[in-house]
Amino acid sequence: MSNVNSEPRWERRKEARPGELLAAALDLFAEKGFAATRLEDVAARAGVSKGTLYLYFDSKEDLFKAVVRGGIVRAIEEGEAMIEQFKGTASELVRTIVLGWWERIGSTALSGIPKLMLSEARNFPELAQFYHSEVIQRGSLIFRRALERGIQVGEFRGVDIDYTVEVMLAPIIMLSVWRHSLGCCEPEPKDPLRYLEAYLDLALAGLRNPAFSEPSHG
Amino acid sequence: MSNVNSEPRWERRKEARPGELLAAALDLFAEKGFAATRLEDVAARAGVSKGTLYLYFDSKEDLFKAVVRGGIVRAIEEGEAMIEQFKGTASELVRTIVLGWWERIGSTALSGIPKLMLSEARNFPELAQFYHSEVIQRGSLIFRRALERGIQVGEFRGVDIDYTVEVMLAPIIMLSVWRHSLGCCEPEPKDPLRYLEAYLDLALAGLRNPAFSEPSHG
Amino acid sequence: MSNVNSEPRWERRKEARPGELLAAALDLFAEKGFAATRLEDVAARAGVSKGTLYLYFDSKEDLFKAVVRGGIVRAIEEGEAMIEQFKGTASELVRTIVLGWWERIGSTALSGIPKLMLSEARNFPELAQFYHSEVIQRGSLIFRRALERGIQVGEFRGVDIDYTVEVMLAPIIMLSVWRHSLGCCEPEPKDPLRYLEAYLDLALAGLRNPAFSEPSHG
Amino acid sequence: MSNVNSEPRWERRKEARPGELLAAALDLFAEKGFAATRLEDVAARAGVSKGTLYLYFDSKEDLFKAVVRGGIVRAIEEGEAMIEQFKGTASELVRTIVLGWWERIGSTALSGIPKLMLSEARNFPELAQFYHSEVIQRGSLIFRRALERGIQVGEFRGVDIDYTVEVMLAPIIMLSVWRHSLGCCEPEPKDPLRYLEAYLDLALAGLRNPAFSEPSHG
DNA sequence: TATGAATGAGGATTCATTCAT
DNA sequence: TATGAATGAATCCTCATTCAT
Repeated sequence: MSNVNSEPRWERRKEARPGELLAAALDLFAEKGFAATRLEDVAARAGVSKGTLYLYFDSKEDLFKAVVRGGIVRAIEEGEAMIEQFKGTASELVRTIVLGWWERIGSTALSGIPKLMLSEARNFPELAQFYHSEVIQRGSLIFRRALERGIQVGEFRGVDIDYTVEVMLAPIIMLSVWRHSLGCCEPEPKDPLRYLEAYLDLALAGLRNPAFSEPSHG
Repeated sequence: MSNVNSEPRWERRKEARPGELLAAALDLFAEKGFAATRLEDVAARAGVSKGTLYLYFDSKEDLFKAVVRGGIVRAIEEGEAMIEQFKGTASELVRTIVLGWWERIGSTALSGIPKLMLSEARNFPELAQFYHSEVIQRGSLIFRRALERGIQVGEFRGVDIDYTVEVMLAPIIMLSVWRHSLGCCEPEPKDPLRYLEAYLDLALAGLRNPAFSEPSHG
Repeated sequence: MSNVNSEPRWERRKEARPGELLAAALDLFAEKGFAATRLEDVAARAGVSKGTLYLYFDSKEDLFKAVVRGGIVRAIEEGEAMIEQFKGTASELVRTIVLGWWERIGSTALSGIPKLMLSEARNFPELAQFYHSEVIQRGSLIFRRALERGIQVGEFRGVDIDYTVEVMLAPIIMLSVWRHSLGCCEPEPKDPLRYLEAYLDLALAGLRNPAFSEPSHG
Repeated sequence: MSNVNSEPRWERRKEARPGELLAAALDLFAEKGFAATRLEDVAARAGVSKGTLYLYFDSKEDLFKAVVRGGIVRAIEEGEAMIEQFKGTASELVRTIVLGWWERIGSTALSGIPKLMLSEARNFPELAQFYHSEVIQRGSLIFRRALERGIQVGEFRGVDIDYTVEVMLAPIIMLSVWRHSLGCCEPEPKDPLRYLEAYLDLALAGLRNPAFSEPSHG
């Protein structure tokens, strides 16, 4: 009643709002899926009211698309840049890609996006198209380059590159998805880094060319 | 009840109803997710009316659970039985498991269930619990047995079994999920068998113990 | 509590519903306009729930269009038929048209439609187009025929037919509109038939050809 | 604050604001109706922001009432004054009233108000009351005086004055309303002056007393 | 059993109004 | 004064569920 210095009923944060809303939306979309997410909950999680959401996004679908589009592409671009200038063996490159992915995406909130896309691809075909060409294919290409390099220098066996790339992407995508899905109901959650080590161990052993004698480093 | 000359066609239909409804529901749930699927569409696809659905299932959620529970467990049991009596190398066992899975699940409508569970796990925690213990863990166990056998006889390297099992499951699960997700918007869909070959090639090469001399067959 | 023979919670009246809904909607749209009318109120007035409305009409706009389209056109057609076979003087024809209009439309709920269209024309341009061509123009034509006939036989003066028709329509349309508009807040409402008599008296006197000697009736 | 040489342009604008807002509001209310008009659009059309509107008007309803009240009453008063001092025949008076109305109201933006009131009367009963007594009745009175004068001097027939006044107002009101309503979807819009001429021709012919010999002008 | 008309709670969206700047 | 970001009540519309037939 007598709160002379009461905090204002709301603040003006035009710049920060979209990001806050996107983060809240990503969390909830990843958890519940598109249809089961209530915009009121998104707004509440971002600390604003329902109506505010519509100052920044035209519709629920628009928000959803912004969530998927935002962030992921830039992460891919950074990955592409990194690989471009990498010096070292192909095996090291694969390891660098995988662990870099974990650091930039897998361990962050962005890891919700793959789950989201897998779940909703068929409800948003054109968004799926976008995601496929801008994320999946570019991600595959990063792997493919590493494999090609390894095969070329004799470090890796000759494998069916097109499909081996897909196979190798799977455990990584699954790690993301899992964290936002069944992983939540495991009694003892898996250790992501140990999972990635097991993955690298298996995959690199599977790729290694037995006839290849490793050059001395350095 | 006591109709000796009952019309078999009608009887059979009556018996078949739940199955038809489950099949229709699986298709739609897998495509759209739980929340975005309309029971009216499920009923229509099964060729019955909305009300009929409620003669067999108490609610949408009940139907959903029945979809997930039905079929998958039996498939797992068959897998368990098969492996129990398998004679042959561990590598052959792995290959048999994977291709058997493809034949029984991966290539059938049942493959929609993994996508469904990944998407909806957090909306149905207790169902996820069930799925995790009855499907995932039992599926893992099948793989784990094969790995253990291979390591024991020296055919496979010593690897981090707990996590290698998870890693090896990932490409298989992804293959299912993919077909019901982003795979739909690929210009040229992947060939599943070639994918599985690439997977087996990579994984078995990765597991092989270099010091192991293969015994002569037969 | 103990209503064994309680009336059922709802009735099944597939045939009657659309008409009841249209009548309720016409009343409310005519009173409040399109935007200010709540579909819940329409449903309540028709004795059904909100959702039922959507079993018969796709949207509020669809309902609105059905209201305008329904009934009015048939009334026009009846008017056209009547005039076709009319025997008598042009003055009598005009009187017949006007009083017939009053009986069939002006004094019924259909009289709400002109008010509705005048109010909402610019919000529903294509509906206005329809109304203009199917109602206004056909209504004008009925009047025009009567005028032409009167002029031809020398009963009426030569007047600017195109515009005189419009002028003569105005008091009739206004009578409809008035009843659903400002007429509601008059202390002593006007007597419609006396209004129509004053109108016919003025208009027919204004049309009469002074040089015309009326033929003896009968 | 203490700018002695204050910019007069700003000062004038401040004074003009309410008028600009009223003009913008009239346009939009007349086009869309009260409920379908967005205050944001009104503000935008007046070149100010939404909040500014509330510096001048308490609410949407307040703005609406100001729109209706403003302007119309003054126009009526001018009409009353004009007629008071009119010299000439009753027919000339009628013609003067009608053409004067066209000039002052019918051809201006004020013509939107009748449409507005007809459309919204039942949503704003007290405003309708006001409009009825301050505009309609005073407008009727002007006509009534002219009719009475004409009848008194024998220029017009004896007619049912109460209702003939209403009938004669109708085409004039309709002309206003039409321009803001169905007139917008006519392929070739009507010529208002020709309409008024046809109206005067018909009405004055209808009023003329056949037994009256017109006095020589001048 | 089977139907599908009817229900009504729930959620997306709009917009008059407020208020921090 | 003027702004426009923020609010939240109001309303359209959907769809799981019920129930008269």
